[in-house]
Amino acid sequence: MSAPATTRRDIPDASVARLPGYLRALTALARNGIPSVSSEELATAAGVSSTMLRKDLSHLGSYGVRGVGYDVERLASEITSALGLTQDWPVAIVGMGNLGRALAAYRGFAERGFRVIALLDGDPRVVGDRVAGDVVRPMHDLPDLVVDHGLAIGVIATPSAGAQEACDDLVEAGVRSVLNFAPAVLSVPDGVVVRTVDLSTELQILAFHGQRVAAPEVVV
Amino acid sequence: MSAPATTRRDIPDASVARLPGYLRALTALARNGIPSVSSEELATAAGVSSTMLRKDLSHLGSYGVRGVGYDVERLASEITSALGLTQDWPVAIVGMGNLGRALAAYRGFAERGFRVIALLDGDPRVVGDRVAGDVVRPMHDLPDLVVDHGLAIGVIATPSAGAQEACDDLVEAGVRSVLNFAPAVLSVPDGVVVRTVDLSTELQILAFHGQRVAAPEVVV
DNA sequence: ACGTTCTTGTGAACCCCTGCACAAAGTCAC
DNA sequence: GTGACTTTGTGCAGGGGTTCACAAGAACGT
Repeated sequence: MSAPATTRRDIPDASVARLPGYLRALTALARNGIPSVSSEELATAAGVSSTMLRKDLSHLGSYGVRGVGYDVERLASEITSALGLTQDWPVAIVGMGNLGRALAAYRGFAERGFRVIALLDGDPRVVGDRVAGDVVRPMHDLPDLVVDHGLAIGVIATPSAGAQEACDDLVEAGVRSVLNFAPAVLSVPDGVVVRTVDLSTELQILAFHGQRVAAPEVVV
Repeated sequence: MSAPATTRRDIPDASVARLPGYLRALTALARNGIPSVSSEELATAAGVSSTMLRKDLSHLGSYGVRGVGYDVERLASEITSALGLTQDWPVAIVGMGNLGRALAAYRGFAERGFRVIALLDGDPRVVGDRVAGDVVRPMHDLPDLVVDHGLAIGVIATPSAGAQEACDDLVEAGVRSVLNFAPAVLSVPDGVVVRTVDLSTELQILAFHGQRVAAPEVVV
């Protein structure tokens, strides 16, 4: 056996994906001044079963009290720590089209521990524009952003054609996490994590489920 | 046993979620005039393993030729049919904030078989505005949209607080599929399918993976 | 015509995840 | 202090999804 390392290494991916939901529910409870919550209540608020919630939380440790429930503040703090949100994460948004500008103006990021420190675009005609109060910067600013501001997460909001190039620029500058909104498969070296969110894909999945219940005769 | 119904009922959810990716890759191949493709090539283009691709396609039927590969046009057509995209799906976007306006201006939907037929908002001060060439309509227009235009999919781009109400309006009007961008858990009756895409959740998952490899010392 | 080569389709093993059932542990009432 | 009650934490079984290994089938060269 090697070093024990940190204690929270082996959380299943499926659990990790649900933790943000629990954190959101806990934050809402805390805002309403509720000090304690049972697994049943919290599970309902997060849209999962209570068994699954308890199993997920058990991966973090034993922070509940049997017969009572969970301390809201404490549990929120533990999940925050497990997700690595004890400090803000600097984020850069690449691509100032419609979606990029909407993301730049979105205020929800700051509330969840993310700080948009730069807006970039590969098109020289867009560089220098003002978007949501910030000046759009050129792609070659990326290395400095990583070194000087600890930039760690890149959001790709470019058209599909420019996504791989934007991704390469991010990776080369040292960014290790990428959130991709372009409908494209990005290839990255080992150690870089990419999550792709594609609006059309989501709609197509809904279409599949929709056709199963919809009446077959739809007039065009 | 009841009626045999359609033949494509039992496709695993995990497979359905990957079909749009295959379709996207096939469309790109067709645009380049490539008539045939092997499972290995297509899998690489879609970012999955060739075994998984073949297993997924086997749920649709046997449309490949051993020793040769798949006919690009034919396979694209079969997937299009399986997903229920042989005709356009009318979509309505609810909530004309930053994100809603960006979605309204996005042209990618039309290319993938979706037609935005209405933009709506619950705020009377926004109703009547022009967004991307369309006039924003009030929520009580929903029932007519369902009856007259076959509206089937609703996209919720409202703030978190108004999401459940917007969802209730959609469901009451007869919409059976909802794509939710608000960071909220929506409760719907049986038969209604909801998919939630939350940007902050995606970033938080990235943060978790990022902290595992990042150097612990990050200067604030 | 036949063997070689290539690629698909699929049975089977494996692994992860979810749900069930229950023991462990704490609180409250008296 | 004791018993009843509540709720967590978890071993175990069941199911679904992914990967492995290989048989089935089609084209091509000789």
